[in-house]
Amino acid sequence: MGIIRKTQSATYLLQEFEKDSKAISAIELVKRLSKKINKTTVYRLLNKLEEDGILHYFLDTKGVKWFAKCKGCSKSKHHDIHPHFQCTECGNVDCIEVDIKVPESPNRKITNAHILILGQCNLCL
Amino acid sequence: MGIIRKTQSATYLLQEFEKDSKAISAIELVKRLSKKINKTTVYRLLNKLEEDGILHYFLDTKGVKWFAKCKGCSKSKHHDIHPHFQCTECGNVDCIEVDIKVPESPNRKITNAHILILGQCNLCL
DNA sequence: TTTTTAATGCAACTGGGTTGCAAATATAAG
DNA sequence: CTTATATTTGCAACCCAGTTGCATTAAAAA
Repeated sequence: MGIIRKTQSATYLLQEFEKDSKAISAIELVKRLSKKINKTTVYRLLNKLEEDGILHYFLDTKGVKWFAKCKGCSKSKHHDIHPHFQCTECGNVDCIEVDIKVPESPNRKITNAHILILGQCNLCL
Repeated sequence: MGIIRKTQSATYLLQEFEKDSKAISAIELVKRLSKKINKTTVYRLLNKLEEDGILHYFLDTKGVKWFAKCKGCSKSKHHDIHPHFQCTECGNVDCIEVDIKVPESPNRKITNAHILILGQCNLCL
């Protein structure tokens, strides 16, 4: 489980990400786990897991945080610069396993990119 | 000035975007105009100008709203799907006038994309 | 075990952004 | 120009996702 201790809370939280490999919003996680884990703890765990390279996060169009499991990230560096897709109807979010080409730009050093693609998912079409 | 009335507040607000053509965060605008316009009014004007196709907005890595002038947008449709660049050192944001190719995806209908590119700007390199 | 260290819960807080409503201002009508 | 109508504005109070301080509890080390 990496750097964090294997506490009950951490186990419960990670279980949610085992169920299916979709992204889950912090709000949703707080709700789902409200009987087992305090809201503050959920947020603290999410942040720690992100720092440790277990989860990655991104913001949706409303500035709400979503988390998903990382693939091949380490504590020192996140490699998840893939885009995320959010359905404008149901709100569900998926990771899109595609490398996107970020345009080079003169006089700038580009280090990262956040790409949120919007549209309708297969269920809402 | 489009659909909104040409009130003093709207004039002051739009003046800020005339100065230079960079993006400005809502927070910054509220600060700059605090002696002339109430915070609530600033937010209401920004939202209205966005709806009317005068400004477009996007969120930075912290979920904060930034606004910039539109080019060629109308009330019915925003055409600004260009990426935005934010310097991770000074926080400044620019519009990048490049068309980005969003990957097609089977079983999805893609309608929009939010692309935030991160790195160091020419002043911070 | 006992000691040390990190994680947890609670309550209160932060801050960007919004809402309701009465007062003020802009535009339209006369 | 004056009055009537519609839109904006300011204020205070609110919303809510996320954070912080601190005393308590649970995990790992000794």
